[in-house]
Amino acid sequence: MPELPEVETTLRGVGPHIVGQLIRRLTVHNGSLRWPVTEGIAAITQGQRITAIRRRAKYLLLELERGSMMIHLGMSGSLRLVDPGSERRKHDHIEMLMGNGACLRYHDPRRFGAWLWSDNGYPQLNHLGPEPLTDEFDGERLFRLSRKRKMAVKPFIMDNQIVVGVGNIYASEALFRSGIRPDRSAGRISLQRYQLLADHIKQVLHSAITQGGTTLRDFVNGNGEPGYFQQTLDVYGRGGEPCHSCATTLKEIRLGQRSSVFCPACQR
DNA sequence: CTTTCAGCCTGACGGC
DNA sequence: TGCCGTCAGGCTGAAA
Repeated sequence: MPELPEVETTLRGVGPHIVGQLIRRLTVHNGSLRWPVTEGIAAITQGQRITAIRRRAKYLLLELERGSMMIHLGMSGSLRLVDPGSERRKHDHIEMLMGNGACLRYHDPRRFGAWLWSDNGYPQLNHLGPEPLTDEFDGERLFRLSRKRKMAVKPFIMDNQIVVGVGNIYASEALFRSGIRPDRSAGRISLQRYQLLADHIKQVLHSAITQGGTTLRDFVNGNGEPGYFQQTLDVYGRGGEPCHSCATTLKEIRLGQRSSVFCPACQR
């Protein structure tokens, strides 16, 4: 499941191979993604140059001479540079052949992702909170926006209006490192603890991106997974197993329709 | 306003 | 062995 570090790793992996290149041909094999991908996108983008690639939250933005394409990997999406002659795999829904011969393929079994073109901005980006790795995001912001809110802290930090890019994995891990129970009411957490939490969110995302950097070569003619999968997870996916810190059995609950694992001894 | 929840979709997995 | 039910989850949009 692509979290922010995988999106960032994807950007760094494919960016150098497509920025500055002409789009020779874009082909939609299956446009049934979150929003329908129409054939029109091929005609609009063909012959245009990609001038830049950037990321906002978990969205990738390919800037074109006219407009831009916005890509989201959803739950199961990935972008890979492949040999143009190579056979398409099942669930390779979109491919883009570049002027330099590079071929970018979008693969997404669950089709929760998106691939849009617009020259007029994207409503999805309108009400997003700050990027987690900038100074705009800190414990003070978490404290201020959480006052009088009864929602549990885990769904609170996963709310994209509060801060973007904190998915289930890293929300769980950051709360463990901070010693905060995921079901604690967001409005009843002190400024001091929020400062600790914000620091751990930054730390866990930053280290995952760094580890992702070790496998960037896999984005070219490779099948490797981004490096953050190598990261040791303390709680995510470990319900019923012993805590890495105190060996207490980790507890699994559901918060906002998402599984949440925590240590009942270390997290309060 | 805040909060909750169904729905989108396929693959993996467990039970029989 | 294969069938069936359940689960996983980011995000949207509607309901409470």
